[in-house]
Amino acid sequence: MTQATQLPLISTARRGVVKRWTQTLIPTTRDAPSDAETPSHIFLVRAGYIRRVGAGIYDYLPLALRSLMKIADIVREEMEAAGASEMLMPALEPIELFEGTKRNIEYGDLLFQLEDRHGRKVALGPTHEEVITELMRLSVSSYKQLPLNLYQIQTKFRDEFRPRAGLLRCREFIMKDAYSFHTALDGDGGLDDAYQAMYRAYVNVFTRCGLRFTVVEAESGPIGGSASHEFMVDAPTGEDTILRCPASGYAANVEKCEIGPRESSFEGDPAGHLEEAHTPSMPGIHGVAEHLGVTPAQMLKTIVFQVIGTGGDSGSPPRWILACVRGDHEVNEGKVRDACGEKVILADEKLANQAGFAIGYVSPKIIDRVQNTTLLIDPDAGQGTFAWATGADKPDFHVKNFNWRREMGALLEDQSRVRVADIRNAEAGDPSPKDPSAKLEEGRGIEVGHIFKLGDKYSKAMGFEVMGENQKRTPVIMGCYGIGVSRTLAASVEQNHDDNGIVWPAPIAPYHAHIVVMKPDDEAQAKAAHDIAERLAGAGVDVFIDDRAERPGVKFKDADLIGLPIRLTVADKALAEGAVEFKRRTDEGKGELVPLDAVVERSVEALNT
RNA sequence: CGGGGCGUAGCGCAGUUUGGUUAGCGCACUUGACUGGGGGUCAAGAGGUCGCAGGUUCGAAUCCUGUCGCCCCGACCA
Repeated sequence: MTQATQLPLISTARRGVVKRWTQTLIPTTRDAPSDAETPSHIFLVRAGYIRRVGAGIYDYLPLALRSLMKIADIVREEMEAAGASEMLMPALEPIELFEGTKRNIEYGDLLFQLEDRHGRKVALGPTHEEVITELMRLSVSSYKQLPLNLYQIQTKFRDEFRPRAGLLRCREFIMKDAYSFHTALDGDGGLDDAYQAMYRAYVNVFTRCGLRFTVVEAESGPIGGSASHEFMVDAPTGEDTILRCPASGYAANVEKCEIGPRESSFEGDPAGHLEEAHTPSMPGIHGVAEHLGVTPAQMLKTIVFQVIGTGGDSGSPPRWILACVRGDHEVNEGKVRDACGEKVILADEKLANQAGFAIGYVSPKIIDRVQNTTLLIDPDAGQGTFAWATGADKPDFHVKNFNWRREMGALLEDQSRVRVADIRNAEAGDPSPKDPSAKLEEGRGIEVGHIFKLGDKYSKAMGFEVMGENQKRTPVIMGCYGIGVSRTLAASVEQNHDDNGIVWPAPIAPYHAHIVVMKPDDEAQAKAAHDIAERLAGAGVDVFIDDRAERPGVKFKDADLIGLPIRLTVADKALAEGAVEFKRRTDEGKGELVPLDAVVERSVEALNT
């Protein structure tokens, strides 16, 4: 991991702004709306940053916009420093563009679609691979014009099934998306260069935002492509599970995380006779385990997958992949796919039943009876000394004392039909793939950035080639890089808050200093507040003055809620001593008295540490 | 898409089961007085087509039908 660019957290070269509460709209509330559950949702609404307009649709009020702008500015600086150029594409995209790459189908209902007055179908852009590839195809024709990296910061639309958690998952959100174009994977100007540059830029962005984050290896998802990393803001309320190796620094998304070497042997004496047990209407592991008096970890769970493109209308007979894991583990579809080298989907229950699988009651043994079936066994399930409970391959029955060697015999040696492979989700305590002596640790995160190597998926689908040095047309290789700007705002709150409200990292706080004027009508106090504000602004500090005629308690509560890094209280007693109260948002109590002429220095110092 | 739930003042809610005066409470809002360092006190006010449309009834927030919107859990998900 590279170091962030060494910049002060705030620039002393620029003049800060001064804003008064009475000049702007900050509707703070005592109660959060009843649907708000996560801290960022509750506090952003209560502190007057956002208001809900519809499901997954929000107003960004003045405070929120200032933070968004600060995040966007940091993103811009790092993108430009990494050699990317900003542009802006339309939010409306003709549906034909998506049809060309079949992404209207891949995205499905996630794609916002509408029809114009002429009956033409249009989509509200969820990303812009198609638009930019089309632009590039029409305007770039030589390898000499590459590499290029173009980005935009723009509102995106996704018709989420279930928008939730305020800004964390909404249907309209602000995103930075960048696309790079190359004629080679590696070497000078190759995709790898740009990918590394983006990786570094992203590390810089989130470091400069003042966030604690983890970079994880990730599945590339429906957007396609090969390598991919996710940037996760560490927060216990995050939706994503990530695993870390404390020894090597390796980290990965749960979908992707490999598991270190594990011992597996089918040899071992049976513990008893294979015993059938009646387990009516109990396809689930937990119910069965309870009924049989065993724990899920003592059971074998066998999931039936079908190889895509076999069976059904394809003309060829269906081929099946069985994935056998310990009952308390979760099968990982991506790993199953990699282990068998075929694209698979969870088998259709009806078809699988017809083929002879008693879905819900399947045992590994069934491969002897159903044609075209391959069995993948996770090492933790492939233990011969263990008396397993598993399905009986007929509805409503399970068996106890399943012994691999006794039940399966020589079948286990048939490499074409049985294989041991890592096919389950990693979890805390599993051996690290990078250092088998270390155990993986689990954490939660919020995905705020994602970089992909797209390869030629879009350029190929859309016929984007350029003339190469060798006088031949060569396909263009692409990368794509996203940052959820509005989500970063929410993730920051998710990570940085206490019981009283938001605790902004200085670089993305809407303002740096919050001046509470105890009696705004008092001339001396008003003047002192104004003077301090002007001097702070001169030093590059963004200042917010609470000049409302409110009671002190209300003002302090609101200040905590809004969460600016520094609070300066202008009141009679301190002022009589030529001082104001200085308090960091993270400090307890009233704060310390700081002489008026030392306030600027003290504030700048606090903001930069 | 499966399961559960909610639409009553800006926000949070009661009232709906068992139809019956003028639809109520807290916060917020307005005015005045007091108060003045962690969401004050008192007084007086303003604010509602009870989501929408139909129906039943002498009478509907309440019952019926339809419809729209929203939320939670799950599934799904750059």
